[in-house]
Order: sequence, then structure tokens, then C-alpha cells
Amino acid sequence: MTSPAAAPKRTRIQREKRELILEAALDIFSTHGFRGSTIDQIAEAAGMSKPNLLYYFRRKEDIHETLMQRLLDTWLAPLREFDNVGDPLTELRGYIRRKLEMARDYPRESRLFANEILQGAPRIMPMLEGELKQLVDEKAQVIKGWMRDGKIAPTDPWHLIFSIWATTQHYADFDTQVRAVLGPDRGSEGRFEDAARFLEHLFLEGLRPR
Amino acid sequence: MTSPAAAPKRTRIQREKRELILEAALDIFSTHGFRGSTIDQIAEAAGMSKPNLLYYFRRKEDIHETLMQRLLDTWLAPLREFDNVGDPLTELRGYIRRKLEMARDYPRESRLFANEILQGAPRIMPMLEGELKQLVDEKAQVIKGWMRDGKIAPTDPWHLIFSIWATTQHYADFDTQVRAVLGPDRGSEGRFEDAARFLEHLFLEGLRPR
DNA sequence: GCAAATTTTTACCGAATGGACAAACGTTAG
DNA sequence: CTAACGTTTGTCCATTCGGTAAAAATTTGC
Repeated sequence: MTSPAAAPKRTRIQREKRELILEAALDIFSTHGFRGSTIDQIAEAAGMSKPNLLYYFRRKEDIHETLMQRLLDTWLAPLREFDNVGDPLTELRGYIRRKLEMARDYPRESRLFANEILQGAPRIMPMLEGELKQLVDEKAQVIKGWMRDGKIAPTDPWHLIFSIWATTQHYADFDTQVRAVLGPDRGSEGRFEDAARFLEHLFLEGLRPR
Repeated sequence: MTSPAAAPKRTRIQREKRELILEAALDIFSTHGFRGSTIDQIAEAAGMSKPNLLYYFRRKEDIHETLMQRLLDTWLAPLREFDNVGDPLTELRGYIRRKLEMARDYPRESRLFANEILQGAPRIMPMLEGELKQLVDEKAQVIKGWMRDGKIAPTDPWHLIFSIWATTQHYADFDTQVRAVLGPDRGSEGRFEDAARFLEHLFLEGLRPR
């Protein structure tokens, strides 16, 4: 991305306050989107004045950009791990579970990403067409190999990956709807376990009775 | 919702221009969200001046509300249709296909809805907890019946419905990402058919080889 | 064809927003 | 202790935003 030529050399306070701001901004951006969020909102959530915040990040966009860069690093980690070693079905089950855990533990990151994509990915399109596509194509080949070897049913590996993303991230991005439909009876822990069990069944066995 | 006590009695021009505005607003709102969209943007997209637009809709929120009401009517239609008659697996396959067709034919509506949910559903929460929950609970019972009868594998009907929503709407909401990853080789028609074939396989057979 | 009703334009307003700037205040190294 | 540096605050500004008011232009019903 940006060349790390200029070393940032930050003070203790700068490091702490920047973290505070990013934490607050993640809250705000992930629920209101970039344009829907104001610097004032973020500043208030971070417990400081707007000019103070602007001392640490010169522009609103800088905050969003920093957040986005961090997000992408961690976001693709599960897919990178996803490897050829071990039993294919176990590997897939593990990937689904890790993605679901991320939706549970980092819902704001998921929503930040969803917002960006919904708006046409204006800031990360190059990354989607480059790094992401490359990674997905690579993993799709791994899956294709499994299919050729008869280890998993032959079908489209790209759409398989999409469907894993869709089903797991749904629990972060559409959390509001999921909660509203399920009602308050079942706490978030129970919801997570139910979802994990269901998705495992869906991806491994499908719905046709055996 | 709001009592239709006051008959709207609109002129021809009002009917036409309101449609024009709603059409333009759907474009804008679905990609920028409510707060991220401006009246000016919508007015320009509709080919008229801001004050002129405000002659037809007094407030920005009125446009969004009208759009939302229409959306919800058509959005749940496939789930309403989804009935007890006929073979369960056929019924499910039909529902998935209809939802996927909606994602293909009405992606803006899907994104409008996604935006609303992402932001915590501030304007439609009552509908989610009322009408939607009721409908889903009802259909979940139908599915449960099928499971009891051994017509489909026993699993969680609520999460089954979520997973159908997630996988199908993904092709509208994350279209940008899907296109970026698949590349330009395969046109939208091909993408749709691939997705339909894959989802049918996933939901009916799962991935374990037989 | 014309009066009444409807539609469009022009000009404007107050509030919110992203951001600049310098003065005041704290912290820290020597 | 103090000078240098880092941090915070108060004030201000230009722009954009949602929305209003009234005049001008157009359409419609008779």
C-alpha cells in the first residue's frame, strides 16, 4: 500500500489516543457508514474534542483508511490459514467455524466491511481485484483438487467460498434482524451454537434426508 | 401501517414525478444509505431541482419511508408464497430460486434493506419484531413438520431460513465483491446460473460425497 | 380562451459539517 | 528548573445540507 518510507515515530500519548480514536471510529463507522458518520460523533465517543481528534488524524478519511487497512489484514487471515493439509471436510468445517467466530467476536469489523462493499467498494476495489481475487482463486484450486479426488462433492468452489462468507457474516451484518426474529429467549451464546451446528449440517449433509 | 383515512387524490403529474423521484432515490439510498444520501443528489438523479423535489416529498425521510414500505411488501412475498403444499424439497428449491431471482432483478431493493439493517433497523424495527417474526415463526413450524415427517433432514428451521436469505441476498449486497473475485469473464447471466446450480446442490446434498 | 389550480424556479435561511489556526496548557529531557 | 516539545482548547471559517417562501410559469377544467 503506502510505502513505509517515513517512520511514524510516535509518542506514548499519540499511540494511546490514536487507539482510542480508532476504537471509537470503528463503532461509529460500522453503524453509520463513512458519509453517515461525523467527526464530532467519533470525537465524543472517544471522549475528546473535535480539534483534539484532528490533531491525531488530520482528516476524517485518514481514520477510515487506517481502520480499513487493519481490517483487511485480519479479515483474510482465516482464508489464508485454510490449507491443503488434513481431511478436506475437517478443513472446511474448521474454516466455517473460524469465520463464524469472527462474526461473533468482531461484528463491527464485519459491518465496516459490509458498508464498504455495499457502497461499491470505492476505497478497496484494487485490493478486491488483486490480493483477494488471487487468494480466492488459489483456494478454489485447492478445493477443486479435493473434488477431483472425490473427497468432497463436485460443485463450484468459488460459489462455495461465497456461501461460507455469506452465511457466517450474516450473523454479524444482519444481527439486528436475527435477534428480532429469534426473540430474546436465546442469548447470543445460544444463537452462536445453534448457528454453528446448523451450518455444519448444511455444508456437510445438506437437507435431503439420508 | 398509517391509517389510509386521508385519500391521497393525486394528479397525473404528481403520480409520474413521484415515481421518478422514488426511482432515483432507490439508486441513491441503496448505495449511500440514508444519511449518506443528499436531497440534491436524488433531485439531480431525478432530473429536477431540489425545491421541486421537495414539492412532491416534503421531507427526505418521507421518500425513504415510502420506499421502505413498498420494499417490505414485495420483499416478503416469496416467503409468504412458501407453502405446505407439494414436495418439501421442491418447495425449498423453489424458494431459493425465487430469492435468488429477486437478488438478480432487484439488487437495489436488497441493498436498501441491507443498509437499513446494518444501521440497526432504526425505522423498521417494529416490523421486524412483529410481522416478520410472526411470518418466519409460522414458516419455521411448517419446516419443522417436514422434519418430523422425515421429508427433510432434522435441523434448525430458523437458521435454515437465515442461510437462504444470506446466500441469495449476498449476490445483490456483495455484488461488487463477487464481480471483483470472479472477474469479467463470466457475465451476470452466467454468474446467476452458476450460483443457482451451486446453491441447489448445497442445500439439497451438502458437500459430503455420496 | 381564461380563470383557477398546479408546477417550477429563484432566492434564501439556519444548522451542521469538515477543517484551520493560534493561544494556552502539560510533559519531559537535560 | 526551565526550555523545548507535545497536547488541548477556543474560536473561527467555508461549504454543504435540509428545508422555506414567494414569485413565475405552466397545466387544467370549464
